[in-house]
Amino acid sequence: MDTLYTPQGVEQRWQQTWEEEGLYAADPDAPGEAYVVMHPPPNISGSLTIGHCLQLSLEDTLVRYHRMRGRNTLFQPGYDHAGISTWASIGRTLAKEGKSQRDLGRDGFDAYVQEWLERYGGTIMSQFRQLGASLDYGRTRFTMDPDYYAAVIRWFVHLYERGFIYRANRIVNWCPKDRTALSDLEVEHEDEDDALSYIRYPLADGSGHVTIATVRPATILADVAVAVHPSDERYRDIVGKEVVVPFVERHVPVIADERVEREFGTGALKVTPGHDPTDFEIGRDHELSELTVIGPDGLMNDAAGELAGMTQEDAGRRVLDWAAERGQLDKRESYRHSVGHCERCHTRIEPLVVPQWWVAMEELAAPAIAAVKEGRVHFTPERFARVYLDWMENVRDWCISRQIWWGHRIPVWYCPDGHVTVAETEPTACAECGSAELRQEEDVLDTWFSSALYPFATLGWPEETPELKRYYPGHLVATAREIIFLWIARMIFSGLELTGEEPYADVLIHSTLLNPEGKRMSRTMGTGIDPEDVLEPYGADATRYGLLKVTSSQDPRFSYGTIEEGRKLANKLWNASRLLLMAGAVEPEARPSSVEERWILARIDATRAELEDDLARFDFAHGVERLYHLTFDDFCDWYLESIKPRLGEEDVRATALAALERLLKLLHPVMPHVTEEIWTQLPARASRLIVAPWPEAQAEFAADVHALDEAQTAARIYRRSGVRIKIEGDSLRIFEAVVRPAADGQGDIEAERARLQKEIDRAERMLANEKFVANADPAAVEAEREKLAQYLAERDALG
RNA sequence: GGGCGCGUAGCUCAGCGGGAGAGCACUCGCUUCACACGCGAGGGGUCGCUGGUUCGAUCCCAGCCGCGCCCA
Repeated sequence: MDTLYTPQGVEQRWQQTWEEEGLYAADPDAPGEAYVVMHPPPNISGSLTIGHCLQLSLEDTLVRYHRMRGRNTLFQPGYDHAGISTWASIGRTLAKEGKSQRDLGRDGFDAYVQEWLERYGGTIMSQFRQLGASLDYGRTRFTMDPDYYAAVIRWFVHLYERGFIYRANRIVNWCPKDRTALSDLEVEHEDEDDALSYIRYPLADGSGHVTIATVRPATILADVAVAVHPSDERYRDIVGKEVVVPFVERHVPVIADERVEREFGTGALKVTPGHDPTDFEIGRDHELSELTVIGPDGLMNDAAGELAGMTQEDAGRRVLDWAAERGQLDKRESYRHSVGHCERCHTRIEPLVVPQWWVAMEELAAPAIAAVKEGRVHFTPERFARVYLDWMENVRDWCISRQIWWGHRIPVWYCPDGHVTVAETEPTACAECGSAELRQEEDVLDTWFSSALYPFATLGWPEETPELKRYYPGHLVATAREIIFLWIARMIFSGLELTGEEPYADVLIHSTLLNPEGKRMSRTMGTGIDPEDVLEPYGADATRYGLLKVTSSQDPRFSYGTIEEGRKLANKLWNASRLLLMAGAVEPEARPSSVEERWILARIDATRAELEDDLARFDFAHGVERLYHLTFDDFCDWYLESIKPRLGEEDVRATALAALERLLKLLHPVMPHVTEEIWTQLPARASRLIVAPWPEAQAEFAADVHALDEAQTAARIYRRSGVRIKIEGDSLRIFEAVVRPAADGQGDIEAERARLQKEIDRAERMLANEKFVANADPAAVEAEREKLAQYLAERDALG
């Protein structure tokens, strides 16, 4: 064994061995209560991010822990086709060749995607292996696999037949670049500087005018009303009158509606149902027409008359010029407001009225709300349950159709008469009129419509497979905050609707890593940390340790410091093992004959119990900190140092190796490679550590947890001051083994006495405070008395 | 506009009602036969600010300042 542990090579060897020996594989026929973690499927064309590493580290720690505890584990890997994201990526690639997706035609695009995925797809799974994630790689699923595809279509038909899916012409978030509708959640809002123009709309009866404020003058062409708040005194008199829309000179009514914000602009709102979500709602309630002057390309359409084909900016300028010439432009002022952008390509969102497919959410949401409220699904940290509930309780209908060619094509066919046939397999005739002339809906489904089925579609649903019976419902899903609505919420209501069961009991929302400067990591902005730059030099074990160490904060900064700590822990463990193995081979067996041997067994067992508790609460940060101190302080600094003089004894070595075995087991879920590597070198290995049983409780040494207190106190005082306090028996023997005291041992008694006196004074002061003794928790008072007694005893021992 | 989180040692972070902690960095001493990616010791903090509650506040409450995120 080398004096320096080098993860390079070792880790890769174990990753191969574990997988080849089938130790990652879930077997539905094997015994043991199931433990199932569905790893969120990354984009098929994606690559590993440090965020993935964090998520995998905590998932894999739990999976390995439960595997050792005898659970029949399934850690499910898979890919998501990531509709718009992949569509946009391919668009960028094609653009370099001067082409677009539409140029290829639907079949040509399919072929291109296949080729493209073969080139770029799949790299991420090998990166997962590099981190030591014990996913059952043989079960890798893709949301576009034929079985999965069938499940998605079944889900659509199910919802349609139950009346939850409808097609409607409503206002949607439209990306003019990708030429598709988006759900509300795929829109990112950002503040932008704009100009707010105040424009007069003359009253048709010539009795004056009303001024409105708008940031989008081009949409004036589509105005169908002016609205004011019903209790706004300023405009009470004009409600019911007509105004003349500038430029188009159309007469439209002034209406009253409570949705008008009185504080915004002049308090009078131009109503453009065709191009604004709020106006759309108002328009529907007042039965206004939904005039559209902007097309799917974001340019002015034919209805814009002489402005057709112009950009909105140019058209807006023309409208403003028109108003200015006639003295109807009161003023323009700069205005900063929130503007929606396409999450994937960052184009400004265009609210458009176009026919789309929708899922009615209210009824589906109800059981999903109850599941969380009644605790069948539990969020960690708990505050995220409220975030989930707030959204679910105010959920709006879900736009699920996308005008792209990458995804699950909607299983709807139209006949020439416009009848709709919905079927799982391609129908031969129209269900209504029998026409054989059928044309399938062009649109595909929202990616999240399919990933919502992930916890059971990966297991073969709707077939009653052994996997589905054995591994559904699962146990845990770990994900980032921003995925709560997109994926978690949708998995829960989909699971409840289709299987009647919650897909898992625990939702773990993990921290979001910032870069070392405290900024959000973004690959496009180059502010990210490349996992390769961590994994390569430090190894997977250290990386896992370092990332887990920082999971208790909401937004921790990535720091090489914690990774370094992990590397040191691996190296320490390695060298501790060297010491014992070089001392001579003997079969590990706990045969403690001295106090420090019982002490370390007790310490390890106490840590085992605390660690189990940490993992039950998903408190990884404290778990790994505990393991660090157990290894460095308890095992190496105290225990190994104290038994060094007796390493020639076979019993001492057997006990030490038994203690090491237990230590390796506790560390394995966090640092699987180095622990397995050491485990293999211990004498008499029958099986791999990855499947070794988790240590049982070892209560017989519990009383020895504090057995070293006296020796430790004496050593600390000696190291600090050079003063040897009086100790005897085991404490003296341990003391001498650990500190190798100098001959005199006189040291600076006065300094030590002064230090103790300060503590004594403080304790006495507190106990002299009558209010403290009277009001404080009796246990706190008693604790203070005990501390005082301890200090007094130490002072006396100084002699 | 609504909601959430965070401001503790030079850095990264624990602690969250009774003596301010860890790792790294820094200083000093150790080529002690497992490990110098080590061992031992040490310096370093008005615990963002201002009030309040309490015998006692880094911890609870209110307000403010500063960072960040989510939703609309």
